[in-house]
Amino acid sequence: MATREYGQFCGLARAMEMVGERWSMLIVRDLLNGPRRYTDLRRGLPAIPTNILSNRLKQLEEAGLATRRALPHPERAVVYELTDYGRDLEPALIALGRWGARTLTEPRPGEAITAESVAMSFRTSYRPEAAYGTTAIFEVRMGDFTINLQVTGGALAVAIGPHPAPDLVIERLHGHPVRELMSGSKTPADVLAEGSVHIKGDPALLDRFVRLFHF
Amino acid sequence: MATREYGQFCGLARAMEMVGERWSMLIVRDLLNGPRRYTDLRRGLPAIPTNILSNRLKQLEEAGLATRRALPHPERAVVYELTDYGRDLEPALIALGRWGARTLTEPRPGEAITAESVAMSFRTSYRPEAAYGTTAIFEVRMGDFTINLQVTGGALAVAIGPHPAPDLVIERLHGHPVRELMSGSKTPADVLAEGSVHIKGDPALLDRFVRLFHF
DNA sequence: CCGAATCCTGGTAGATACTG
DNA sequence: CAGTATCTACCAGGATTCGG
Repeated sequence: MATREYGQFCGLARAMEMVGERWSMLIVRDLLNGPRRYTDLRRGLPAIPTNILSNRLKQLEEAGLATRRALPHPERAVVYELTDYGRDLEPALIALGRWGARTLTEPRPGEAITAESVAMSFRTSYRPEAAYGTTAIFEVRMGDFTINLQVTGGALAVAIGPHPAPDLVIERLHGHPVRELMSGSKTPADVLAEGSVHIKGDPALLDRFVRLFHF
Repeated sequence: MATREYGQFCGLARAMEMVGERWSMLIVRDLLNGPRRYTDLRRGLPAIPTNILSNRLKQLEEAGLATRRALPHPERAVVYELTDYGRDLEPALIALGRWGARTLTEPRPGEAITAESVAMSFRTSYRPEAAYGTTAIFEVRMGDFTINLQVTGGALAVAIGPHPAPDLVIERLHGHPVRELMSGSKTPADVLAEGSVHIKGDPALLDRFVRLFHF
């Protein structure tokens, strides 16, 4: 199972030997949101063949990026979780995602929008320099899933699911208001006027949201 | 030639579709050092099959990351050069390279150390926060090749080849003093005492070099 | 000699069925 | 639920050949 090598003494080559194979980085991306079961990963990566998923998880474990852990008794389940080493890939994934997002306007036909892909887009579009001194918790409800964003003193924590005490809830009603806000093609006033979002909390926080998450 | 898709509306997925195939990122890494001919790329990537190189260059061109240009008359040659878009990948490659460099202590048997891989290691180990207000030009002679490093007001420019007016020349005589300096396993005093390097210029600049380039 | 194209082989990915 | 098995199709590796 020795992954194919590049024959170069180079950090980039080493990185590509470990996570350069097809699907590996997307698996890491999904695990960035916390421990996941095999089936969770399948759901988040609808196009991955199951043998490849299984194979990649094995490789990630061997390379020390992830651990496999059986949950205690009642939950007959196995969870995969990033190690600290695996989590350290985050900046690289963000940099790659930011570069790739440049050609990301409309989904291509058949393309899935998963909770994990949206979580990733928050990570890549986050601008720490706009967050100075800000503390705010956003809960973004996208219909099929909800994501919460905790901005605390320049740092961002993204998690999938609702938050018990958000400062602002942004709920998508129709269309793609969140994407439009983040790309700048519509303003907060636009989306509120057209009724594509419903917010709960101080409306001024929606302006802050746009400044914080912007491509 | 549509590269295989991931079926996800995600910047990271898009990035991997464009440069995720085997060898692509290493080709971009090499092109980061300026225009290169097909044969130059082959030399820098000794293990790449020629059809793959040719194929990848075509893909990079189609994706808008690189251009192919025939040199004017006497130089019967074709050069490949990154576009601005391709060059924008640099931060992502650096982040990946920095992550991969963690497991990079000794070259594995048969692994090549190329000018481009060393240039990359300078990019990844560069610490802008240690460069504040610094202006210095280093020329590092490694035997088979020479690399020059221009630090100007926090920014780093790496190029392959000598520099007409370096502030400090670091010449490797034997062993791996540069790697040892950058990893911290030896100090400037150590390598000067053992005679594994010869320097030309203010010795204090060697301390500065170590602070600037450090893993 | 440079810059590939071609051909063949073997390995990896994709799709789907199946199992402890 | 968490994978394994199997088959096919495609892509990479390696050597050789070809045209400018």
